[in-house]
Amino acid sequence: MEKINSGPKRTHCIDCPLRRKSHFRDLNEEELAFVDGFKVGELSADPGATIFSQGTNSAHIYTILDGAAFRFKILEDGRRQILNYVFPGDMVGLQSFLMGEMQYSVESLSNLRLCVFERGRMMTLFEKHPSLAYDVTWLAAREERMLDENLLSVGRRTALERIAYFLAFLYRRAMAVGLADGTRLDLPITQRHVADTLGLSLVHTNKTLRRLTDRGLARWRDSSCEVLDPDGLQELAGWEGLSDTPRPFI
Amino acid sequence: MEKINSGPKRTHCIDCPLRRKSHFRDLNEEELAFVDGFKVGELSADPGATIFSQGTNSAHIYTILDGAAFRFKILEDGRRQILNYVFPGDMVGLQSFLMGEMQYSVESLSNLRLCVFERGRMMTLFEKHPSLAYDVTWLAAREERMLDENLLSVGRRTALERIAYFLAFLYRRAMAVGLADGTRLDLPITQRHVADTLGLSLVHTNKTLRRLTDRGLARWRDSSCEVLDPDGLQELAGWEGLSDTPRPFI
DNA sequence: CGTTATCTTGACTGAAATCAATCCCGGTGG
DNA sequence: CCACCGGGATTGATTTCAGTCAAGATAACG
Repeated sequence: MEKINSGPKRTHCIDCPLRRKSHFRDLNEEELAFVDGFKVGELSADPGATIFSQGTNSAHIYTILDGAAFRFKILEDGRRQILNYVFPGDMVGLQSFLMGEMQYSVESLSNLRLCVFERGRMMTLFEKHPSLAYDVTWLAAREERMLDENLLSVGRRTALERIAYFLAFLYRRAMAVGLADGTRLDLPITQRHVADTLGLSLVHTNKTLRRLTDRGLARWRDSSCEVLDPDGLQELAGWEGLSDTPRPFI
Repeated sequence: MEKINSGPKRTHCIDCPLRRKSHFRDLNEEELAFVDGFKVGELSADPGATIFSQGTNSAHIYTILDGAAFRFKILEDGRRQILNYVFPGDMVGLQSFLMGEMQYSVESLSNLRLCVFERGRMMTLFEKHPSLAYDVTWLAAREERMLDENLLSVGRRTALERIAYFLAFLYRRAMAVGLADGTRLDLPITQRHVADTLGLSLVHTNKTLRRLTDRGLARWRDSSCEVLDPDGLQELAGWEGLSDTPRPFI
């Protein structure tokens, strides 16, 4: 079922499809050349594959090229908390470079393609390319910002507000990287994922989702969801939305 | 009541009291000289003072020299979620440097002394001192790691486990920087803070705390708390604890 | 076709929220 | 000196939101 294929480097950074999206801030030629050398390969994974495992030490850092995945932690008895989602242009595994052991796991949601970087060469990036080091830090700060908002939701929003926030959040992020067209999220996400992201039970998630459907804000269709009124959802959740200034990626 | 005093630079980095603590990884002379020039002053604040305010743009970045504070977000109707605590050696405000507007607030818990850095000069740090840039990123990754664990607590642990986790967490951090002696936390923390950190109501926090007291794990005394059995609390929460390798600070 | 995963609903239970008093203690000012 | 006040901690009674249990419905799949 799960399958991970490590292949040779297929795409050169010059031809990186992400460069063409207006959502991203492009690199200059010199940076591009460095990153291209920094990249040691590509990895592709089927849905449900484990990319990183809590408690292990990885020699690699990844950037998502295509598809989506999620970061999560589990307690001994199996309770799972999804921490955040990773989309094209996002980096995962920085923690293992900086602090050794991973304290979370990553699993692919859809078919995934990743750029592979060697963690041992990361230090060179800091030494030779301050602008890229800055970008890495920027990405870390962005992750922190998303986690802050998530924590606010799980800690202080009601079930209805939480789901409203989360669907709007996913929709905005997916839109930005082309993983949603129109109202439909192009991700095989289940209600189990929603529940585990928001600290709710599956049943209660389902019932609360129905209330959103009744209000015409969102709808569930074959293992994916349709976000009919993102503004309405944000309003309901009291969420400001994401900044839409172009962001860096490596 | 609240008071913030901006004073001249008092302590030179050479004499920084944090350098002497084994918890921290010290800087070399060259780095020290740079940071000393980077520091533009010191700030002291009474308990309850607002250091940063959600929605504003700050020209400064701070490192805690002494005392403790906390980061939080509030919803329009006043619901508050405490995101994390900041202790000596921790940096706050990096987000404003990297991404503009602050999306959280910071309030002092005890008497606070902060080193003030100018955000405009941060870029120079990345350009001239890769090792310090690395440290900044390291601190960001550490914050992310703490937020991950917090999110797991709030989302998936029971009230009893949450409080056990949180008291052990605070105790370990306070111990590492000398803000706890023996069992007693040297911070004026209230049960309101605990409740707002863990997404619980004040009343339920109080009742759950009683259960911990009955088990002899912790105890509340005049606006502060005593952590009698940190290992027992960690065990109860199913928490691994914090890494105790020396950490950088700036 | 069974089989398995996901979604859906209803009935019941339970953990945590809310409401409402008290209590305690350290100011503060008459 | 002592009454008054306010912030925090406590406790009991009640309510409610969300969890658990249970049973189907639906649909993709080998």
